[in-house]
Amino acid sequence: MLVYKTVENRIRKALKHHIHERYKVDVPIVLERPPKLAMGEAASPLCFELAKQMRKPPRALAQEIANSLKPVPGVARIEVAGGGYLNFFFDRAQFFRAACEEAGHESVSPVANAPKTVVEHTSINPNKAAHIGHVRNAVLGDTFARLLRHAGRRVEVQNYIDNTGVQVADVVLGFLHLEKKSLAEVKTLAAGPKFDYLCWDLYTRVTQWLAEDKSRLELRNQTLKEIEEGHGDTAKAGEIIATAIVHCHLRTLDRLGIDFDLLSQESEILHLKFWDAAFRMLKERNAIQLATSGKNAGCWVMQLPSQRDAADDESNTAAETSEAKPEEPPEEAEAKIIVRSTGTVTYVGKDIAHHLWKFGLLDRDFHYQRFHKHPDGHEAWVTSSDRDDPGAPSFGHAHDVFNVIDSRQAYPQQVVVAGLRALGYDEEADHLKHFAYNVVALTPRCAQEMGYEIPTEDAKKQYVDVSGRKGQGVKADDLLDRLETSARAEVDSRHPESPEAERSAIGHAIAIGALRYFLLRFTRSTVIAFDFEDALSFEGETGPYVQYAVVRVNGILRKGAELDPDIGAENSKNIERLKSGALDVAPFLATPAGDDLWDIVLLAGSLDSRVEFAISAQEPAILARFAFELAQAFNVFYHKHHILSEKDAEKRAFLLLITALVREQLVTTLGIMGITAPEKM
RNA sequence: GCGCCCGUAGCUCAGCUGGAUAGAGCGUUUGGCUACGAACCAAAAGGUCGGGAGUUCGAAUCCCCCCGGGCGCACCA
Repeated sequence: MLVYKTVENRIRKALKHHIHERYKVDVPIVLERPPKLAMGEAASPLCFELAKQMRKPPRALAQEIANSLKPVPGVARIEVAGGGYLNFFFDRAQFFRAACEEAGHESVSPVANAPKTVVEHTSINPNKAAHIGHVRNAVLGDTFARLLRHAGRRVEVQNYIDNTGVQVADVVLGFLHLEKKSLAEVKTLAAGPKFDYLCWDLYTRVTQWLAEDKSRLELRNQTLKEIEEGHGDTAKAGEIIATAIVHCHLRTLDRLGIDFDLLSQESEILHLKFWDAAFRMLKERNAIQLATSGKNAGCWVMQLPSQRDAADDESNTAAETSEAKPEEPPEEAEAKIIVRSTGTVTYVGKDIAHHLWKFGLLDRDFHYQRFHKHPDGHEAWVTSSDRDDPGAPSFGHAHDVFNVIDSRQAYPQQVVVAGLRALGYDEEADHLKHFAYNVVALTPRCAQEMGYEIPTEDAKKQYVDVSGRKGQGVKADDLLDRLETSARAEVDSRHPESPEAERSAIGHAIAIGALRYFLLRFTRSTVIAFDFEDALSFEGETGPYVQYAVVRVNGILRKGAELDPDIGAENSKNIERLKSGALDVAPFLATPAGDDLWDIVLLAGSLDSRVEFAISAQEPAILARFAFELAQAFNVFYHKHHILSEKDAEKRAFLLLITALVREQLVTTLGIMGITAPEKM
């Protein structure tokens, strides 16, 4: 779908070429949306900049350009406005025709060996139930992956499972030592319902239990070591627990329509000795050094470029080679420990190895097994240390990597990038992006509602943090249940005659629409202060508002078919008439009477540019906003124009075409956000 | 101490690489269901864009300094 963007690009090209030819200078080709429709569909203030270089008044320059610029296809006329704006007025009928022809054409699927983009998201510690913060991560990552796929990119979605970490060890400790369960009992519990909820509570108790007696930390370290080494009952318990929890998480995420291609597990990174390979590379290329003195003595450390060096990176790349390097030991403040003096590798070290694998730079690979079948039939694979299931696709070998990780982990993410760079992989370092987002907190009111004790000074704050260790937080499944219950109640009252299965499906679609939209409407850097009242809302700027617009379109078309069974055929015939020119919509779009219709047509044709913007800004909220704007425009249109009773046959045909176009764009947009639009609601 | 993020209407948030009169939703007040579904629409009220200085033809946006909040800176992950 390339409508608005197509015209915009043509204008850009024409302006660039023209100014270069005529004035022999280059100015940035800035194009923006004018504040009002009466000022056209695209505008450029570039004459202000050009005026400086040419020493001529901007308005005169604008006039010159407007008069001499060769006609741009899709642009009807150019006007000069204000102190020197160039305003471009689109050919409305042509734009509409293009939009209708393009709408609904699926985005081109990428060729098999196109550069691959890996998106890693979710990555929940497999030791307890998923909460609202995890869902924000998953929804952001899933939506971004869908955005990339929509734009024709080849995408692989990975979910990193830290199944050998402290958090898993704590729960193992809880079952085996605090609860004195046998391995068989753990196995039975893990197979039971709501195992993730059980662990949620146990984890809290273990945290408490460890705090009561510090000597128990020794037991925890022992447990962790056994899990890492992968032998014995402790390791077996860890594997059973982590795997069962991952299945719980996937079931929760399946409710939200979130799929994965690969679950990459830390246990395999350990067992297949990815780190050994990475360690060798790091040492060979002198990316890390063994500290011989100071507080880091005995550790392998990586020197990080200081903030100043990073800022001046480009200007002194030449200078640094000429400098006599005295080979002094890295300054402690800027040294990051990669290997401890005990010889064990830190988390960042493992992450560097993991990312070398992601980019296909490591001389070894995982084995792969089938793990989970998503409801849509898509199969998620898991890494394995010894056995391959047949039919595994090729994983990794990424050209670009996006890691959806909360912004508190910005520093370790930078270290990984620095590691790649230190190894000489500058290109890969440039292609590794931390897709950072802020946390989900609770409003003080919500925290109190959930029964958490909050200090009095926190009660005045906008939001309060929750602690997983204390068992605080809104569990994803609980929230989804509440949303579904609430949506179901509304559906039941509106459609008591509909069969149970249908009402249930609609309630589900609305619940997901509400939640995914709620999490997407905030920009990534915003801390979401969660409150049930806001999240459970179905009115105003919400997912159900957008879904409702689609339902209204469906209602119109359904009603239309009752009155006139041929309406569907008529619509497709009208598209043909539009293409051939037999249906002339120009009079209906003419200014000023047709401005309100043009308004919605223009917006509907802007999906392409919004998608591109959302990708380049790495900001799914841009798409959410677009969905709301288009739905809102449709509601206005709906109230102003009664479609089915329109007497003028040509205009009725036109209104129906707009309606179909808007539905197509709304359904596509919602689809990218992972939201479905039910037939009725 | 150093680094990153945030401060915009009563509340929750948009505002893209500087651009034309700072926008939405919620809440409040008022009006609209005998025309395609009112989970909607229309209208009103509501803002010294945290403060100050600077760059610019032009600043909510960029630079600097303050004030106020959040988060990082482990031989944790």
